[in-house]
Amino acid sequence: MAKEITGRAENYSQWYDDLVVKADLAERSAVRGCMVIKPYGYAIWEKMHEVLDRMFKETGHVNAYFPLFIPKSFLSREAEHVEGFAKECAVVTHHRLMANPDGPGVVVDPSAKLEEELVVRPTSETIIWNTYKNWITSWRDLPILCNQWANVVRWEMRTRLFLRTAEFLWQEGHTAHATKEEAIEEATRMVNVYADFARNYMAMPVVVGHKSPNERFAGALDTLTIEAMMQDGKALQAGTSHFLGQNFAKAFDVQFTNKESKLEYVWATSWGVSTRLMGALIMAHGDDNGLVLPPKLAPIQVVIVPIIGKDAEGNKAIFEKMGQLKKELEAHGHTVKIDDRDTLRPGFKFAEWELKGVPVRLAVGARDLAAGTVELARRDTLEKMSVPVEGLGKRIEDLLEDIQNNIYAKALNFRDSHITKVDTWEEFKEKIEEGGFLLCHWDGTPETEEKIKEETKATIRCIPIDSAVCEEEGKCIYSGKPSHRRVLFARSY
RNA sequence: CGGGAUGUAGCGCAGUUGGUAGCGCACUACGUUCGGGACGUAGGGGUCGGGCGUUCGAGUCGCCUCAUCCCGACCA
Repeated sequence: MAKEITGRAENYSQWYDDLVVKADLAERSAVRGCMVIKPYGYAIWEKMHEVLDRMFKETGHVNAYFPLFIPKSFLSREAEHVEGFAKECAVVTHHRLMANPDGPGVVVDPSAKLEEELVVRPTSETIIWNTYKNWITSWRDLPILCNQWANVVRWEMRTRLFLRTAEFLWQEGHTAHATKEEAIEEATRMVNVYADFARNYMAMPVVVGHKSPNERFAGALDTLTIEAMMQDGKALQAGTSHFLGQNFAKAFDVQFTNKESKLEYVWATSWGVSTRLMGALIMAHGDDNGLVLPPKLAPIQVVIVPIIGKDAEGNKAIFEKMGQLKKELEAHGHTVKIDDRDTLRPGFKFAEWELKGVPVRLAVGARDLAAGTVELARRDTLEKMSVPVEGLGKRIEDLLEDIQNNIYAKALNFRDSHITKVDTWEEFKEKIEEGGFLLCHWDGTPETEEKIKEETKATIRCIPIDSAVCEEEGKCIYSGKPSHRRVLFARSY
């Protein structure tokens, strides 16, 4: 069959690309660098969206929506910001087309040139802070805790489905605060929300930490990140939260009168996760048979496959039994699908649902009806067993929880066994080739970080904050200068 | 923007010294099957990326062009 995917060990990169397409998650579109997210892939994104949205609201945020287009001049208001994004911006110069006077087709109407060119948002800080200026005059207007779910465009040279596309979906939180402390607290809170989501829903361990100045968001004073390890040992930045200081408030002149009746610039944060999380999910858990979805994010948690035969009465009974099982499982709150496609044989369906990562599969045939059992298979371990129909609801409830925990434990074990403390440059160069994270001392200078990147393609993924084990005296792996903490190095996506 | 490659059926590919377009999968119909990716029979589907040229004749040769992919620099 054409559905088979390349093995991970053979070619990890090809395995990923095959999996995304064959599991029906997404495909390349006719538009350069842009993907079509297919219904099954989008269903997973919707689950992520649903959970994250709830978590944002639980932490006091509300949703709003800001324009897709940003006047070009807005972007240049914050110096570092424009420098960081200028090269990736798609620009709108005209506002309409006309019939081609010299032949077929349409051309840009030259008379419809825009007074000021528009940029398709690569991120929305500028348009939002331009707007916040009108919303904020007093300390009573603060804080503003807005989030938006949106698409953004960054004209990347090279793209990968979900990991780096020209257009992607994300959420971006933009908050405004009266004090520095409050803004820092917010940025920290949100990176922890991301870490919580990654661990408890995606079943994906992450390291929380600060970005080094080189890797910081353009315009931020501090960038907090969650870094995950993929199965090839490379790092993936899965979410970021920025403390923006007063940079954008100053760029857009957003001041408020504080409780002491003094004018002060507003303190800002922004934070986001994107459809890149889909890539993370795939690469954190997938195996050579396909996707492995954590039950909490699986659009279909249980699939039921009929094993039919020649006996029409018997087949009817099989479908009746499946209907009963579906009802019972749904009563336990699970999403269940009966695969009733009649032209496909069971083996094909088994392989296909494995490819799509459905956590639990049941098969029901004549033998089961006679014995009062079903065949139960779990996706994470590929174990198969015959179990009694009696008490199936409870059994599956427990099983889904077990699968959720098991794939987290597996990913955690993989990650931890691929984190190495390294103290010499020779060892660093050797270990970085093997993949994985290296915990090393660094002298804290951008120059050293840059040199290490040039020589090994490794970057500082973060300066961990959730791990006290990093705080110790030592010497920089590269320069030998003193350091009082280890930082996390890796090659990354 | 540098370096490399590829454009032929929905997808993956073959196509010899230039001679009128083919294979596998998928698709449609019917039948037999169904506890780990079924099989038989019969079908449908193409301005060979586009343009210009060479030639009696171009998928094949030449020039131009467009697009895509891979490797670099950039990145959620």
